[in-house]
Amino acid sequence: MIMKLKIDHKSQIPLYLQAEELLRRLIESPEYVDGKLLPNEIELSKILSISRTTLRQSINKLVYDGLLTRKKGVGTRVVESKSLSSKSKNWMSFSQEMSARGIPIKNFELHVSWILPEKKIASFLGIKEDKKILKLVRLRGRPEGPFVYFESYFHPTVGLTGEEDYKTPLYEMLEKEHGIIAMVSKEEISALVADEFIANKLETNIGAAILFRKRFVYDINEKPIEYNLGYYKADSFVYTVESRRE
Amino acid sequence: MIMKLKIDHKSQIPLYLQAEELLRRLIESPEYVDGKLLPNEIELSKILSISRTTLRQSINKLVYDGLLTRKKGVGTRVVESKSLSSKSKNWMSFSQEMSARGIPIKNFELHVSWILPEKKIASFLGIKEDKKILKLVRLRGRPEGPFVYFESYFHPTVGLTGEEDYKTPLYEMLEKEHGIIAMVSKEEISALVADEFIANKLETNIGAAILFRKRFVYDINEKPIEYNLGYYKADSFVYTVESRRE
DNA sequence: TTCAATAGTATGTACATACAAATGTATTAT
DNA sequence: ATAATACATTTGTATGTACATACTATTGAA
Repeated sequence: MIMKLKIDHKSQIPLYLQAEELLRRLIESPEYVDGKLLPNEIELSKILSISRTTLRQSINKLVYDGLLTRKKGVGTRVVESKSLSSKSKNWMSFSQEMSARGIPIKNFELHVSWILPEKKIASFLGIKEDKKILKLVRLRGRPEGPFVYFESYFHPTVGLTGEEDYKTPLYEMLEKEHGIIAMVSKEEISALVADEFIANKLETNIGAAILFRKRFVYDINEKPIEYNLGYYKADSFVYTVESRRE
Repeated sequence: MIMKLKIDHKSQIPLYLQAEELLRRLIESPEYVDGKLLPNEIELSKILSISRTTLRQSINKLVYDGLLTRKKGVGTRVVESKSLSSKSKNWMSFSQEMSARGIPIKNFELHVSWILPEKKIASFLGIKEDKKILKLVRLRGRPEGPFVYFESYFHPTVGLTGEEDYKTPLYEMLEKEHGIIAMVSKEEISALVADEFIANKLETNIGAAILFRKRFVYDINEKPIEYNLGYYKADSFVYTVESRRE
């Protein structure tokens, strides 16, 4: 319920951030799924007990993130989108991407192993093929079912033991626990059809459309640290890119 | 040359957008490549003859786009190592993309028609559904066979007659012939499997993996000018993205 | 010399206000 | 009935102001 939205003016957290969080939660709630109009800005600012200017700061962010659209003379409405999407700018880890959208993530599978790398992977990481590396497999998605299958391969210098907590955002953990700062991400996006293995993992049928993403991650010194493969159910995920001409 | 930065207070274009464009150009100039500090906001607002609040609107966007970083008590600086790949590099027409890869292009089909837009398209272009618009269909690829099928829908204000030469690079033609400057491109990339129609066009089999790209193109005033659908044979095309943190 | 307090500088947050522009609706005139 | 007009609503743009907070540089005392 809207009326319950409360902002703590004494909190250390800026009002516009509190408002942003509240709005994120609000538009996730069942009453706002169908592109419904929000209360107008003046009313909403009264409800939240903040100024319209401050409220607009919050809304701007949500518009930029693609959750809301505004129309002059009409109002602000929730974007009707069944699919998730990923912004190319300011890249984030998967869980950060999702939590930025207020989507709860469930891990269906999560296990690590030490393996001998394929030639391709060894080549990218710049190591020998007889050097064992850590492989991380994750099957993740929404509560109602998985929609992405990840395979990650890490460079030995990252220093992973396999004992880390892989439920936390990966790149945050790498930074905190191992001082590794993931800086550059190069991605190749393609399409393929699900084979038996992938169809089984993603709980879909063989021949279903899969958005396939290879991701090459480098640290602050442009040294390779991770080789990542992502198989996304195409009906649950859209990759978005925004660019402008010089 | 900061001092030359001039904003037209009588222009139709909002001050904050003018300022954003000026700053974009400014930070591209040689003097700002190395992470140099901009003038502080109060000075800069005086130079540009706009309020600090308005200036901050422009800077916010540039920060969000990853071109600038701000630090409390220090200042605003240009992001070092202008790696910002998606900013200026990513924006190309299909033929430019291909010629950059050294691939010769053949047009297998190319025809225009005037049609009533679907709801979705009319909504994006901001026109009524009973207004006829120009639809451009192109089937293109390598000499040995097509690998992409395009459908483009143009806003009436673009002024296309259907008599133009669509063999030349599209956005060049729009600029030269109609003074339309395509500025921003938002893309959604997904995967699907070929149905009979697409399989037939692309000379592949039903059920083949297709990389599907929706492209929304806007002019310099953020007005929509084109809605574009691209179906790529997945084994012939990979979409690459490069991004870096902060 | 060293360290802590202080002043200065620049961005961050927040509010009140005013008018412009787009949209939708109700009213009026033909 | 239909078209033109006026009006209300809502977001968009823009300014001025005030104080908070993070960082830097300087000053001064131990």
